[in-house]
Amino acid sequence: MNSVRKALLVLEAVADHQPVGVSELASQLGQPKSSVQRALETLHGAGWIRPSSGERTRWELTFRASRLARKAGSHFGLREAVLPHMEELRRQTSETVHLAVFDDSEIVLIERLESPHAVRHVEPLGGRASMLVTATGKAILARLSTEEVDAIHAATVERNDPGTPVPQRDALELELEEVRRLGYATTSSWRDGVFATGVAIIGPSGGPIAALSISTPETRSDEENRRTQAQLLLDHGRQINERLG
Amino acid sequence: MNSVRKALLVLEAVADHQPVGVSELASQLGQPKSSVQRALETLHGAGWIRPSSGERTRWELTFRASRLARKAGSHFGLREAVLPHMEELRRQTSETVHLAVFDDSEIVLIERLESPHAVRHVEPLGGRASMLVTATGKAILARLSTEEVDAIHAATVERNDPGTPVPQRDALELELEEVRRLGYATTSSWRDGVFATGVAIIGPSGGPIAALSISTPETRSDEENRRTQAQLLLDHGRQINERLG
DNA sequence: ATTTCTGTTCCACAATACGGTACGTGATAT
DNA sequence: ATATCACGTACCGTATTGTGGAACAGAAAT
Repeated sequence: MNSVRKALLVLEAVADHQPVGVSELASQLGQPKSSVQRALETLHGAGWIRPSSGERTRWELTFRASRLARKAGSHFGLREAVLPHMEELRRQTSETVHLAVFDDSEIVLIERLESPHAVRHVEPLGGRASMLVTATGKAILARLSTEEVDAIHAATVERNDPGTPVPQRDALELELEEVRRLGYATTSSWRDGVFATGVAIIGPSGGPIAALSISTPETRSDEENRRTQAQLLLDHGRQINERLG
Repeated sequence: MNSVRKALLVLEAVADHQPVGVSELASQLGQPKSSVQRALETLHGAGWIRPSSGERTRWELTFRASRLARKAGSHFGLREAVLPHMEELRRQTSETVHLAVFDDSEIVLIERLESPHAVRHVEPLGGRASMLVTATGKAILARLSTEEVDAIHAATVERNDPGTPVPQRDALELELEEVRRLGYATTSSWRDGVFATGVAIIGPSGGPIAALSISTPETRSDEENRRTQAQLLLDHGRQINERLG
């Protein structure tokens, strides 16, 4: 089903460049205009994109996709199992709490409860980030086999995102050993001025599927803070894992 | 492109029933097993679904769709334009502030800032709701033409969601006239014990594209509260509309 | 006025999606 | 132990349908 593959590529291209026209998409994808045009019409007919209200026919996403996004990974009952603990964590720490899932060598942020403080760290929901430098990512990596970590490290190197530092494989391994020893991961190198602590969440099959983190501006973060936050995460993580397993 | 249409239907069906097998999908969609099977393989190859880790092959969504979700409707710079005002509104009211967009006769909740209070109203992000009973929905409806309201009313009746009351068309019209007069909409019938006030956000093309609301538990809500909240929403709404227009 | 972009339409060809049928395999029932 | 069922998968001949080059009209830029 080559047409499906193409249509999905067009869909993603629309998402990345909306509002966008046929020709730009065609050159972007290296596809004939006719093919792209046909894909656009089909996607429109299916209700996934709509013509923008501008002059020239520009295309943009409908919210059809957002329905899917919400269901992704929902069959574990992950959100439902984790949200109460996130609420509790925010209450106990007054800092921003994040829930990120593991997907295809990256992590995706799917839920967030914000710190009530004026100065706080907020990442966009649905955003993707490297696993090698984030607290959530490292917490998950520490639970994977050497081969899996190798693959993710290689994929990250290959992706070559600008602005995302990539640690050497051996340096990463040392970090991961520390994470395994402690049971949680920390980061201060992901976002400037933000210190984060994360623990992995283990799915029914025994592998890590997500991670929970607390992000604190370094101006508010001290040794005592960090210790209590790590302990709270370990406690809640254990409770969540018991419930899911 | 019939195959694309089918594949997208399969994708949505997987989302609704994951983890799910070929046969169930086939009977659900009224399609031959072979076709569904082919669609599944294609979707897998494109990275949108993955086989679940069981004996029988069950399919589930990857987080590929989450990339799209973040971009849906984002090209106005809507979130960026509105978020500062949401922050300010929460600071001023200490109640939960919601941002919902108008999509295909329903509203979709895309951003939320929570009340710091222990008792608070929280709707799931990405969730959809009827336009006829929510404060956000009515605020938007009041800006649409009679024909558009007719169409949305009809679509809502047809959808026939259990648990969602549908007002009569003429009663709705009376309500909308009141909303037009005041400039904002209110609701206490959407969620039990929650009073909400909403204003519409007008896009560059002049039509309503979203709405902002404040939700207050009725135990905390009094006449004075409601007046100040409505006034704050009107002020911020006007500022946002100026910036977008 | 001319050029160079758009987005859209047309068409002959062959690729490929189609869906009925059949096979292997576990689970359940007899 | 045997029979039956439901499931996921593989096969295959047919014709449906996606394909992409080329040509078109209109708008914007030169």
